[in-house]
Amino acid sequence: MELSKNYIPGTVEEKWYKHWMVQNYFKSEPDERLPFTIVIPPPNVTGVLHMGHTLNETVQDILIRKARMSGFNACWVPGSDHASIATEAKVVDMLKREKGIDKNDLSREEFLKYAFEWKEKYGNIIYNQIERLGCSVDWDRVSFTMDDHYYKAVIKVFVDLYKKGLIYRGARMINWDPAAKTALSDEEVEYKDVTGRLYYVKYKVADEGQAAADNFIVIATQRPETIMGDVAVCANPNDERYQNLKGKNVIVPLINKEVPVIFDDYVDKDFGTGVLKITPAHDINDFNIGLKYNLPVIDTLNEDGTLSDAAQIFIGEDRFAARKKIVQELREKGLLVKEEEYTTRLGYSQRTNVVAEPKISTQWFVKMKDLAAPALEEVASGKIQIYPNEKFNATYKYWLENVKDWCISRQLWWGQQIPAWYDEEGRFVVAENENEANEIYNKQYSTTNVQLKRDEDVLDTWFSSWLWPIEVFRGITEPNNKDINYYYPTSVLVTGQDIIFFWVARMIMAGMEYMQEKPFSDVYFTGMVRDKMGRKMSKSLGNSPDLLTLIHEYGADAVRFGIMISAPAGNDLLFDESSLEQGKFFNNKLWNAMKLLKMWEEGKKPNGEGTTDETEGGEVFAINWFENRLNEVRNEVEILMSQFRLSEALKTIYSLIWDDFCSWFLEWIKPEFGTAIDQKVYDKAVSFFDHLLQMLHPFMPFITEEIYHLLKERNDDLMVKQFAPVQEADVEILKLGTKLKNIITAVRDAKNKNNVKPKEKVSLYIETNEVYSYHSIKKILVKQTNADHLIFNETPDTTSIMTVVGNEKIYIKSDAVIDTSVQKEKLAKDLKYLKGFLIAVDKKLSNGKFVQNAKPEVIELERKKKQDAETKIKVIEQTLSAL
RNA sequence: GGGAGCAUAGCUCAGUUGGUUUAGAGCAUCUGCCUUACAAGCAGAGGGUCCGCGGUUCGAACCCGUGUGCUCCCA
Repeated sequence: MELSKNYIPGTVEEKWYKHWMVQNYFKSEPDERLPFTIVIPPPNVTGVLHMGHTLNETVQDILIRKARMSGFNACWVPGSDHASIATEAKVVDMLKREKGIDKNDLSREEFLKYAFEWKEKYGNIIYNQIERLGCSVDWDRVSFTMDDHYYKAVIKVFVDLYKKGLIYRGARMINWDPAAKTALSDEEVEYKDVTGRLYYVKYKVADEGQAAADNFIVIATQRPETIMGDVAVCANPNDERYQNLKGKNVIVPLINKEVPVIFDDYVDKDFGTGVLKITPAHDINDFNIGLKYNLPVIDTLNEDGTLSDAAQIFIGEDRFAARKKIVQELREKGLLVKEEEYTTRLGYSQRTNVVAEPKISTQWFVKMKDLAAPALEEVASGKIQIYPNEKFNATYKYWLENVKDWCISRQLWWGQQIPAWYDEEGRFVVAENENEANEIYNKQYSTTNVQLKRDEDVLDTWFSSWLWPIEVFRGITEPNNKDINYYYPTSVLVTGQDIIFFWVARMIMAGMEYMQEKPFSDVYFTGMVRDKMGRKMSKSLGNSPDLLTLIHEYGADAVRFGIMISAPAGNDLLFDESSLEQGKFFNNKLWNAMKLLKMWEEGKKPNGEGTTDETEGGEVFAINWFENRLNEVRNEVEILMSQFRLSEALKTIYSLIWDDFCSWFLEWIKPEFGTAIDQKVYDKAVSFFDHLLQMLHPFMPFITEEIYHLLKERNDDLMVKQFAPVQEADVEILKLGTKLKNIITAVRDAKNKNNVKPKEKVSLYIETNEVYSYHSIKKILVKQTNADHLIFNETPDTTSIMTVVGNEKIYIKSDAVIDTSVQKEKLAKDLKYLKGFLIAVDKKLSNGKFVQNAKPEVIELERKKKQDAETKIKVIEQTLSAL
């Protein structure tokens, strides 16, 4: 077969993904093996996968493939999230832009039809991306948070929590999104520092007896447009300046309403003028003070953020437009004392990015305290391990200990409709369906034939996704079924740290409440993907590349390599396409190593004719060395992967393949030009390559499978080839290998520095006490340094290049003219280093306290260091004087 | 305002209960090579005040204190 010069990923990737699918390798059914389960964090059906998803999915695929090859029954459940508010906003926008349809002109059913069409389209785009990336998900288990059974599960859980008293309905101060016109949870509000203005406004004191004109107080406010909702002004009880106002009223400007002056410790004397206006409808602190002093609530805003009838003035104007007009009017009437710049934090809706409005509203809430306790315990006790641990344990604990009730109702259509039914008087019942609701209602209120109306609102999207690890196995709707009993709890959750509260903590709560068991054993947080300048990837910056474009350009394996090699565990990742290029080069390296072996295969010698005798060829040592090196690295990689240090594991494998296998091993066994390779040596090389491909497979599945099959005829596939147990490595052989490499490098360096061409033949004279140790490696040494003679413990008769490796002196005799100054320079440098080193060691050893206190093995080590250094210094000094 | 994390080569990061050398890797840089798998390559090399200061210890990149800078979370 004709092999291309370089690796071409496109067709190879498609071919193998199809093959794996046909073979049903991704499919998982409960059996006698141990399960290894991952549920995908379901991407929102709002758009396409970005680089953050790519990192997450790659990590999960690496873990799942590794488990599958290690004897586990690996199951990775794919799916997507309906993402209530985010998707509804997109659909509304799309309808307006593309079809000229206003949501208000549609019925609920009509709108949902469009929304499902949207979900179908974007869901499929996402699934296609997951496939192209090579993810080995079980496609028979695709789940969506609005699937019929899933919908039922959410309703069932709502009803159950309501019956347990953990869900209630009530009027509370919530965060309101005036653009989406819905309530939000506290977590859906993001705070940003902004520069605002502080307005100092005169409030006249209502004092009938005096000449009122000069008698006023000044109040500083950021939100003059809410003054119409003022119900009091408040000062600190210890503030001398305002003692005379006790029991008096002031007049709210523009609407001339009298409100009382009250006193409370809450007010900071030093902020602004020391007096606050109290506007309970539009500020949580004011609301609490209002409750304390039994003040009325006047909501001066409509749902869309315009001024309401209650405002009396500027009715129907947007809140920010009204602010400008009110400021203007205050100024004209001389009621504005001054304005100043002021830095404050404002809450923005996570989805629509408009300023969230604190609002008193009747909504549904989940009581969190009781649910939080067991979820806290699971992590605190270590039953759930979070990686990286030190960063997130504290955050998790703090949130759960201070958790507030969760507002779960949303004034939207896209989502699970709240299963509550109301009569005309506002009395309601909660039930799984309308029939049940009627029954309960009739029983509760002893009536019949009352027309009940279902709550129009839907549930927060996280109220469905917190059931994800349970309901993808139908654990809510069909408790104790075969799947949930086998796959739950799942093994590891891989997700972004930004949703630790939204999702991770709540999944643990739901797991403890409905399964009495944690939903996963490990949580692995990936960092955020940023561009190489450290900026977040975002649409507006245009710095987020398209996944399919990248796969097209570099191949899926290279994309996976590139993103993993630069993803240190738990840290943010600076995405740079050059790392994908590195991945592409790595593909090519693998490809060419394979080509080299195929070349040898054609001309190889039949078994027995070769020079595998230890005294003759270096092949025996090469094989022995690489076998042990392989074992050493396999052990390292096992440890790294169990600690989720995937980036380091990949680096380790990369270096084993590129440096140890390609640069050293293959060169050591490479037959002389025109000669054939021995069959046994060839077979060993192929077998090593198999192991390397297997180790690399979870990271780069396509090219490894392809090369595995090109190397020789197979009856199996690499994807499901099981790892053999790891063997211990022989340290002595590894040491000898290192020595060999050091000598080769030193000789090459010496030749390079003395302008001796690499190809030029030389004679090597080695001064050593350990001639025997060269027995197995001398053939390789000669070949790799282009030497034609190797002589021990003799001095060459002519001027030679000299170099020192360890405590062995090496003369390199060549025909080239030798400039000794270069060698002298290098040797002098080495000598300086060693002498400095020796001083440091001597200092330690001559320190009585060190000898007294340090562990014996440490002292022994220092003595050995001293001895080694002294020997080396002696050799270098001799060499220098000979020059 | 409260809390957490980080600071090591030009860049991105390792450095595993303080002692395997006077700190390692990849990328980038420099030098020499179109050598019969691979120039998307090969062979080499250079590059560090381990953020500053103080302390503990026989011994500190590592532990403690403090300052500075950056990032994130919460109010």
